[in-house]
Amino acid sequence: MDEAPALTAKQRQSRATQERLLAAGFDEFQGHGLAGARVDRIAAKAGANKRLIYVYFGDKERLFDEVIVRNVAAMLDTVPFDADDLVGYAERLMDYLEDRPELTRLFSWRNLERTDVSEAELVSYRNKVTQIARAQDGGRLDAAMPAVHVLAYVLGLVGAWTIASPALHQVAGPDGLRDLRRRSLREAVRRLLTAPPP
Amino acid sequence: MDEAPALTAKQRQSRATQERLLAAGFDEFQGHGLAGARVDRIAAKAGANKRLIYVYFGDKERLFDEVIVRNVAAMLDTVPFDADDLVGYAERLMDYLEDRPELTRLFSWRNLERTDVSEAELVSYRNKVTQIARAQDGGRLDAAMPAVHVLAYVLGLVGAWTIASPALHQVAGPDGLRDLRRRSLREAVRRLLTAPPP
DNA sequence: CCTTCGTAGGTAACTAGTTAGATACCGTAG
DNA sequence: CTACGGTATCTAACTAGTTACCTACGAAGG
Repeated sequence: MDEAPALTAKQRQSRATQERLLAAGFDEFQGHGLAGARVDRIAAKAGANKRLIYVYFGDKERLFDEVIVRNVAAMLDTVPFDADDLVGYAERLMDYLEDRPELTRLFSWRNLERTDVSEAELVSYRNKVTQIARAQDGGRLDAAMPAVHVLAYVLGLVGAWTIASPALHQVAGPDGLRDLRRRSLREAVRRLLTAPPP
Repeated sequence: MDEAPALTAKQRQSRATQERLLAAGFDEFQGHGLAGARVDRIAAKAGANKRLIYVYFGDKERLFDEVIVRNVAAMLDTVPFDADDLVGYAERLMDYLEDRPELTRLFSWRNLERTDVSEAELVSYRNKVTQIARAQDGGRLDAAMPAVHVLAYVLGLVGAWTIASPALHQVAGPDGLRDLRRRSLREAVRRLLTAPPP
């Protein structure tokens, strides 16, 4: 997997600086978005010179894109999709996102500020839909609605709390505790996928 | 209902200017958010002088807040909540939001850029939760999960498509057509509220 | 009536402070 | 001794908010 890592000390330092810039960029972008982010703050947080952002990434926008790509990839790697266990998938995804509230913020900014769609993301969604459709065809999954809809609504349920207005969280109070939310999410997804009695 | 409308020509003109600024603000804010919005653009779109934003609203931020308040109020007025017909409520809300895609964008920006919670919004949510709890107590609504969760997940299903990544919409293709989505949403909410067979 | 004049509504131009990105230069590993 | 990684500093373009000024509506006195 790893390439021959014949790195000089200088190269290693350079990579480390890039990583610090990416981490600082994540921090800044999740907090302020692309338009609100300040290049100087990113450099300061990274303990690096502003100039290096332009050397390594081109400009602010491309740094943003790189931050997104990395975080999407990490999420896809860590939370495996399983059309035959959508309840479990939903639960794992919820846990992943709730452990990283800043990640949801970052993705929200991206949806608002960068409209273009990456090929990788398209492929990822298409795969999921195909797997769901296959499970439906095989009779292992309820087929009351198109596969894309199943995916959309499962993701809608997962995101329900993270996109909910802060006001709703405040109203939820102790009912908003994580394991209670997780139980309800499991039940909600289960119901979504089960034909109720007529 | 209407106050004595003894308005001079000047006053009427002033009101009209304020309305134009609010409309232009909506347009600018839904597109660029608070940080990305440009006061000069808002004034230009409104065909008004920049100065008037400061005269009438104080500053950019307070204009933003005013735009939010108005649009939240309009939505709450137009889409009545009914704990005994959550399927219908979900459908009406989805239609309202899908007729106004910019509105969802505006609300997303607000959730990201303005963390404070208005009292009016809290009251609105509390009322809804109370109504749901009452329907549960009266046996008219499934009580498998706390009332707040019911509300959160219904709203999650409604928002599923509007918050979905553009990539998912692209994958959906013709399956993403409105009336098909509406049918699926009705079914999804119905299932959420119906205990499935064991 | 009609003329005066205060003032609400509006405008143009400016300012102080940021901001993304560029230039020119330095130090040290290799 | 040179090229790569890094730094300090500059700058041109913007941007939110201000200052100073204008215009004409409409009320009030004659």
